[in-house]
Amino acid sequence: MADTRWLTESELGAWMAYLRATHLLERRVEEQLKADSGLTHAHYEILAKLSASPGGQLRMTDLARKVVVSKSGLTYQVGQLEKRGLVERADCPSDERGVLAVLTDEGTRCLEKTAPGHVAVVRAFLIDQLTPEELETMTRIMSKATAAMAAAPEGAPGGKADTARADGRKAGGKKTKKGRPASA
Amino acid sequence: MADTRWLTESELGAWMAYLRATHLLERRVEEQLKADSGLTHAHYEILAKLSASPGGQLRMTDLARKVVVSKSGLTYQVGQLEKRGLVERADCPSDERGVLAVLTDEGTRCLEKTAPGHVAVVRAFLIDQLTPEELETMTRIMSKATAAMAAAPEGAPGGKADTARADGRKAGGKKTKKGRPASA
DNA sequence: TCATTTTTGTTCGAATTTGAACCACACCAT
DNA sequence: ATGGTGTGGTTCAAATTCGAACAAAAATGA
Repeated sequence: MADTRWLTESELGAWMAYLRATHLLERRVEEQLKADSGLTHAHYEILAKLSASPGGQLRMTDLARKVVVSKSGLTYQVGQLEKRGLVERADCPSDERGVLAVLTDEGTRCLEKTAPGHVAVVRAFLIDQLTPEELETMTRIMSKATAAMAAAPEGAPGGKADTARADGRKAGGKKTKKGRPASA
Repeated sequence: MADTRWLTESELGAWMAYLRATHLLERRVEEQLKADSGLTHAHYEILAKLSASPGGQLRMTDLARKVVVSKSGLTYQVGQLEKRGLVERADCPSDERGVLAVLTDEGTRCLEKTAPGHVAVVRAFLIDQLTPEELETMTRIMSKATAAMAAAPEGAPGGKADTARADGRKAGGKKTKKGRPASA
């Protein structure tokens, strides 16, 4: 029960700004894609990852990891994309149980047709709003966060016992975890 | 049909890093909240916004805007929170049709009990990873994006696929928009 | 070689989310 | 007031998402 290190004014502000912006941006991206080509952002990300891979193909698990989605979620989405003819499933030659998601020609065309509008939104609301330094800093920030999460065993830490952590906390004696109810 | 301004190497890198980090972070936050107190991130955000509001209450529409969620989505979530006794609905005194979502005492207790773990995750994976400058820059970046979106009439701009129907037809004329199929 | 443990994908059920369709009430200009 | 328009919330159907449970096919190792 280490007593909580609440977020400072500016840290809270950063987190709030982050939350708001990411939600709004996701909404915009989704809106544009849906209206412009009937795709969801999830669809787009899948097509994009496939397109960026050699042979336009990737195994389900790898793809799932790349787009950061659950296995079942990917199974569902690939199924949808398959119905639309944008992706096809193929047996994995090296692994009997494996399944390859393969970008079809139509999938490529769809992506090429959709990309301009998508990029326009990403630019308009994010990229073009930043200075070169800010862009660089954002990359650094997001990379750090990703690295931190990649290092953490995704199933235990966080809330309870503050077992192994790298931050030098004030290991105080008082269990005064109170101090600010409304946090984020 | 201006021919698309694709993302440069670093811009694409920034966007990819952003996407990956936000997805992973959302996953972590969701995981921690669920495991630690059975709440979803959506739940938490609602409770937090209410808690931060005078009287612990907010009208449905205002709350929906604050947490950036659809009206129907909020109706559903508040319904869930009401079942758990964390929130209550009350008639809005000033507007007959209005509905107030009010944080209950139990809701407050739940938030206080949950906040530490949540904050720990936000810190561990994002806040504590950044230098003071980076934190400041992140706030600036997210604020700019939010501002840009607030200014845009959320229904038209961005990119509109130049008249192409989703049907077969590969549209003969070669458009100059080519240059890079795989974008994001 | 054979049993044990992992890894891969899919299936299933439950929980969410969104937009469209709808009432009830508020606002505004006539 | 009074008809027209705009808001605030909810309801509804459809689409997604996730985690747990499974079946098959590797990978391990004794």
